[in-house]
Amino acid sequence: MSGTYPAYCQLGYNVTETQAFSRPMPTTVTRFPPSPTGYLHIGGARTALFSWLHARQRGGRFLLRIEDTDRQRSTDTSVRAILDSMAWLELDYDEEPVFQSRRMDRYRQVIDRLLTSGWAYRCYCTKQDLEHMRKQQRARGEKPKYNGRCRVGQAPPTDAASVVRFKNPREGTVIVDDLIKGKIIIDNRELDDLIIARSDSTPTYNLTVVVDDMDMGITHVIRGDDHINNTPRQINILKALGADLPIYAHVPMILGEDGKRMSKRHGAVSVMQYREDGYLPHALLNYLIRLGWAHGDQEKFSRDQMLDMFDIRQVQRGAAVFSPEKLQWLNYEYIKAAAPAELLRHAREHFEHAGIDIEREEGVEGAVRLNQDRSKTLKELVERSLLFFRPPDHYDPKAANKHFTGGAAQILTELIDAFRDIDPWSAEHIHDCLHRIAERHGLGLGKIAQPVRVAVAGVAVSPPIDETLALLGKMQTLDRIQAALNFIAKGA
RNA sequence: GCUCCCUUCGUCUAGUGGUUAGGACGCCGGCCUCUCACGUCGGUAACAGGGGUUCGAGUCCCCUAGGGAGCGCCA
Repeated sequence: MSGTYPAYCQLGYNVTETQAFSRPMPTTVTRFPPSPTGYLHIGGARTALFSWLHARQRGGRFLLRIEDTDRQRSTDTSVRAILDSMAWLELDYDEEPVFQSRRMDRYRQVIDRLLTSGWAYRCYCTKQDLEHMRKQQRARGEKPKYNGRCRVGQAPPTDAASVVRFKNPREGTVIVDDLIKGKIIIDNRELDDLIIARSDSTPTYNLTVVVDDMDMGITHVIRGDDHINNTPRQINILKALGADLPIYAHVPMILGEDGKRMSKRHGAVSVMQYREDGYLPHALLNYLIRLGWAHGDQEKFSRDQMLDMFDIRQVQRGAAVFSPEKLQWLNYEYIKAAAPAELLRHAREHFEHAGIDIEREEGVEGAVRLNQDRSKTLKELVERSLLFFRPPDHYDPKAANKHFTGGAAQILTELIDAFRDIDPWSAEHIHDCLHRIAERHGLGLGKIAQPVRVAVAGVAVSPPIDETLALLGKMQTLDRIQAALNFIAKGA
């Protein structure tokens, strides 16, 4: 056992001892293996969702593996971000996450086994040798590959550094019957002897993946199709190890609007960014499942429906372009349909961010109810609700110009008197009162409602004026109208 | 360059040999209306191209073009 683990292993995630995985079972086992070099992005979230769904819908297990063999680039904040993102999306996994950095001994053991069984060999070629080799091959229009110079064991140069290469079969083909792409046939001659252990004896990606998938008893490997090229190599190693082959499903990538692979420059790509921007986790999940998969004309899926209807074999073979607009539409749909109390649970952090303590403020749920069908994000919901908790600190110049002019002052003055007599203070009574005054002046309701709206909200936008005032309360309403009157008088 | 993957409205997709090629997002327009929204009605727009097979092809086969990924002592 190696004694030094990266800091994040001590973060409290209770990493289990290596090789404590429960073994062969007829059940489905899938996994999600992010490498903690950044945040969980939406592409990763989608493959995680597909894997989760595939396991859960057949009563199987879904495991998480942190691929942190690159100690240079792996960070514990990334691990935390990934785990937090998974939790936010409610993609729960069985067993504690497996950290590859803790399994080095196991990888070395497998490499030794491959070496002694003749499936691997030491290669003494230097990086310069390889670079030269590749340059020449490229010049000849060939695919750069290791030429197998050290494959036939010659006397090793004394204490020269060496790597370990897997002895890939030189003939025959590897057939992958992919659940999404269909049958893929690769000629072994296209493959070369890949490095499985670096000169510092640490294992490389293709080796660790194979060992872990084998040890974890993974039955279905669901991953991005950028891994298709790795698959035949991994299968060959698996075979050399005598392991059962998993079933593969390579899901297409998510592209940005320019058709290029999704990246930071396409705007928000991290799951946490969507959380901060006011998206509901289920809305994101719903968007993601529909990206590359469909069930007839249905657009909205509950969790149970996802579990019930999703079929990995039906996912589209081609890449899909991410559409922020459609995501936002879905988010809006879910915000609109949510029960106010439930919505509040998700909006809490956004209210708090705006300095509003939803425990202490009254009327938060009422504000949510009035604004939920006009907010595309939780952030917008909070912004629109703010007026109920704070008087306007200024009047929008455009709105004031338009609605505080003409007879506005006169009307507002009348309104104060009329409102004083309203009892009980209800939307219905306010509504009637506004109509009476409008009629008295022979004006449309707009001429009355807008000045009031600007007076209480500071802007020309709010939920229906009667309900807005009702929720705001009589005192606040009168105070704010009076303040507006003072403002108008001062300006005149 | 080589290997692999992919190709229906701008975008996400339905389609499984016979359809006016459907839905959704977006966009445009009408209605509704106290603002913003909602809602509602309608509109816009696609089978990459070319050959076959077939009575009949978006659906099957081949080729071309275009796009993507990989070709590391990264994962």
